[in-house]
Amino acid sequence: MHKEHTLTKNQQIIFDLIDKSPEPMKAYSILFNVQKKGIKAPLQVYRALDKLVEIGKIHKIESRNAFIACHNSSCQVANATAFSICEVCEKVTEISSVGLSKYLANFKDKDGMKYSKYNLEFFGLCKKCR
Amino acid sequence: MHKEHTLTKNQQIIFDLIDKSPEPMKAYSILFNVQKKGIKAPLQVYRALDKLVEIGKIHKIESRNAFIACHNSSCQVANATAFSICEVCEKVTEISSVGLSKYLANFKDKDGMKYSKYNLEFFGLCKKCR
DNA sequence: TTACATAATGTTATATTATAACAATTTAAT
DNA sequence: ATTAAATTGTTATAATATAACATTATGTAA
Ligand SMILES: [Zn+2]
Ligand SMILES: [Zn+2]
Ligand SMILES: [Zn+2]
Ligand SMILES: [Zn+2]
Repeated sequence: MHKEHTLTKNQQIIFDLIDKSPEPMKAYSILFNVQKKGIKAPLQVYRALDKLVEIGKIHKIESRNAFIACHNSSCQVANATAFSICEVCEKVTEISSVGLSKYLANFKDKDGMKYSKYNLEFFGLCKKCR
Repeated sequence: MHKEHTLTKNQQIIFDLIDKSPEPMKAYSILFNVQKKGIKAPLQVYRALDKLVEIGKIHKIESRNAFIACHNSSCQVANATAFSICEVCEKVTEISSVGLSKYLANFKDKDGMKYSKYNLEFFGLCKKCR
């Protein structure tokens, strides 16, 4: 139920880098890492990032201005994201909880407004750092 | 249960501005608006913003890099924030739902990890824009 | 009230994150 | 082949945020 997008050259290079990274990557760190592959300018990075976010292959961690690959089976839920963030080591994990996503998808505010999209970031200490 | 912080001069100036604003304010817009009051440098603004966020008088809307005053009775819940954001007119509202905050405060991930803090941003269309 | 610690301020410079504008090229559908 | 849409390349610049250091104000304890 989920169109396959063939990534372009720049998109593929940048996705591969993020996907291999154990931690979220920042745009200029990405840029530095792909310069040897011919991607020379910030805009080339940001354009690829925008597209990858749009199709759900990666997510932006808003509180960190950083990007991680989706590990939720190429996110059918690019519009419903939840992360846990360790405030000590900065480890970020994508949360996939059926309960949570159902609860949030159905959440209505006082005016009965429903939302088409959400992003949730939890903060705390990871196992290691506890 | 909630210490009163006496705001300093810069903090008060900047809080008042944000508090009066009908929409989230960005740091450099704040700077522009308080220059006539003697606050001349970005750092003066960011320092006040940091403190105001810390004590829960304002919140940062991460996806917008903007700040709004807390309307949740000077937020006992600075560590548990939820907002609705209209993707057309950019209106932002702080959500205060007992059900939601209870659900999220008690949420545990697969590893049984509980979190000390969260930020949730919902996106959709506000009443006007629907 | 003096001494000390802590917090806030002022200032300059700089780092980091992100987009504007425009030309050229590639891709995919008629 | 024609055309529209998407992607790329490139330079310049805008927007967001912090480093470093000197100074002043505020609170607390002897
Ligand atoms: Zn995902
Ligand atoms: Zn950790
Ligand atoms: Zn609040
Ligand atoms: Zn609206």
